[in-house]
Amino acid sequence: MSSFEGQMAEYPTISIDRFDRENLKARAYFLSHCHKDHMKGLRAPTLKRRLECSLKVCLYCSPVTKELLLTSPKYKFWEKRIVLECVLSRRALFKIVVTLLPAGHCPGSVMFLFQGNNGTVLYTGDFRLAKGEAARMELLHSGGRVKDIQSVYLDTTFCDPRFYQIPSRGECLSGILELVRGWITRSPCHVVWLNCKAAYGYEYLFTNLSEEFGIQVHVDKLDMFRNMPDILQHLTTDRSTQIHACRHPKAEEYFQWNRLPCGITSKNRIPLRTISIKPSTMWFGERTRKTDVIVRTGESTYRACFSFHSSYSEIKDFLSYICPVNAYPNVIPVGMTVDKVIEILKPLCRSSQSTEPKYKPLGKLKKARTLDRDSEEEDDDLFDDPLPVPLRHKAPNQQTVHPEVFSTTAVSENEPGKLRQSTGCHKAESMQSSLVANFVDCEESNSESEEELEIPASRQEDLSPVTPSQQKADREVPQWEVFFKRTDEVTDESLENCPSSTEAGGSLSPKLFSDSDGDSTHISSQNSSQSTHITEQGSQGWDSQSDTVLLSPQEKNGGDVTSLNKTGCRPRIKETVPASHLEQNVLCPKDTHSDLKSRDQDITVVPTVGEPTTLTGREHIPEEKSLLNLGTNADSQSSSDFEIPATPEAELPKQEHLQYLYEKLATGESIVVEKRKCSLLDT
DNA sequence: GCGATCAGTT
DNA sequence: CACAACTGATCGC
Repeated sequence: MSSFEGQMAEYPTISIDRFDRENLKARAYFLSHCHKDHMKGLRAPTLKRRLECSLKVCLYCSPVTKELLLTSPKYKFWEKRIVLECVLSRRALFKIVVTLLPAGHCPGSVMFLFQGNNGTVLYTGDFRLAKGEAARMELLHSGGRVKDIQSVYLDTTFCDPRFYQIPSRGECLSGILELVRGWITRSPCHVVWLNCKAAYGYEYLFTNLSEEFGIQVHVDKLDMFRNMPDILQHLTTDRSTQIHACRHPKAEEYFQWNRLPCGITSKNRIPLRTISIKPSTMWFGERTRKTDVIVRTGESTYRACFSFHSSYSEIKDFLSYICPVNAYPNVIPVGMTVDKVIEILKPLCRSSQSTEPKYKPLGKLKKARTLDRDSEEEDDDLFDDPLPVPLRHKAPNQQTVHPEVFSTTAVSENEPGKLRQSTGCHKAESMQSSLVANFVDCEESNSESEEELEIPASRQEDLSPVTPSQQKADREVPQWEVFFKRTDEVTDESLENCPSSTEAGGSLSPKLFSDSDGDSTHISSQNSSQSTHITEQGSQGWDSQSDTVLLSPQEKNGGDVTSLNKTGCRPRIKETVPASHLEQNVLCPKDTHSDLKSRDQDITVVPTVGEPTTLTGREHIPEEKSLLNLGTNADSQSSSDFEIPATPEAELPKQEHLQYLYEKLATGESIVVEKRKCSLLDT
């Protein structure tokens, strides 16, 4: 469970995944994915009120997250305040470019990469990325190497040697596919119940099962996927299917009596034969034994390995590749302490590999790192990698994008795009489709607050200069294809770059024998293709099957990859994403905010109008150009210069005063802050 | 009555 | 195991 408080030391005026307490003062909000524990305070009356008073405050998230969030009436009030791409900026001098990177955690999940005056910072949200995947993310690179990242706020859920390895998604998926295949092919009355928690994240499992067997999965609700056809087509509310993922408070009890959560017990008057599969995280310690990806836990109950989070070794691979100066854990695993986690992370950070003593323990993330402002005043410098980062080149195959291309936004792999991808299949993950946005510089803001007041609500739909189709896409069906371009086939090279796949059969891979719990049974299969199959008889007979169903992670993954590819989902993408696939989304800020106070931390959020889809054509825009490529959306994006203070005593700055402030800002001069006027903005 | 918190359950 | 959610009890506004 994330214990991240919502703010990052470098950019304290924005809040991520937390919307209560101190975060109520944030200038901009970010939501990495739609799990409740990352939405604390998001629907609280206090925040709602703040939103009503501060028209510039917006929420930034991926298109899928927006879609999922707005499905609930409780969050409808956010509708007009959600921005899908972004550049937070405060005029040309202070801007924060935010890049969304696929997180592989659940549909719509993303990591946020902030690049601005206080350094480049990565907030991972919850993530699951296989080894080598960071190296394949174009947007994490610049000039052929990984960006110089100051700090990483990391999902350390399994950052404990105890969770050394967790079978890959592909391994887990193929284990489940075989288990299901062995059951449902027996007769139309043999059904499986996927005992999933009511969270987003299992979609890729559903879509793959549906794809593989041509059977839709029964779920209680599918309204949230109404605009995600690639997921929707694999789900149904018709109970007469052999694969169920429906739920009920007394589901387990029902199951005991051969009754599914949705209530059905028979088909054509023939009693159903059911087995339950409970996705659970199973891991392999560094030197301990492994378990199988499928473990039988009872007569007709199984546990299947499934993890939304990276394992210890995946976290280490990711962090060591990024090699930030600082790494802060977002989660303290049970039984661990902050210090212990930091001890693990520290050696993977730059400070331990260079002489720069930059590591800061987790704690008050108060001080922004000091920057040499002069060096960052130039826009051009802002996005460069001024500090030589250990030369770690990204995986060769990925080089599709020109280094100079400035892409800002990528979509998460999970974004339901094409079915499989959307669900978080590997494919999508590894690939990166990125959105290249145009960078609009925020020159002057229009200071007409009246006018601006209307912007938040109408901006995206009415004022946007975006093409109609774009707007339409935005409002209606997300154009997932745009976000997910799949890469091509897996290549040998890619394998090289993909330790995880190659190592699957190596030392890290679990042994196939199962020594798991005494009563559990497992079938070890050498490769997915032949893996297990369930014995014919005893469907209900626990004994009869006990020696049949063990699926273990495949040592060889040839089969694994193959089967996944077949379903369209999980190929390792080694490949690169053609530059053409990058989209740029940038936003343009037209507005300026007047936070006079701490300029380093001041941030103005400017929502962008542009629809990602429209931007696809501009793939190779050099950064420089993209920065200048403003005009188009500027008008529609203008936002107010001020927010309406939430605090009663706050007053609106006068026009003349603003003018003065703008001039100061433009020249980089320091400004004497009059706190009274920006109390809300102070941090 | 609603929301936040916490303990317990799955 | 841990996750993400849900339920119920309690407390406060």
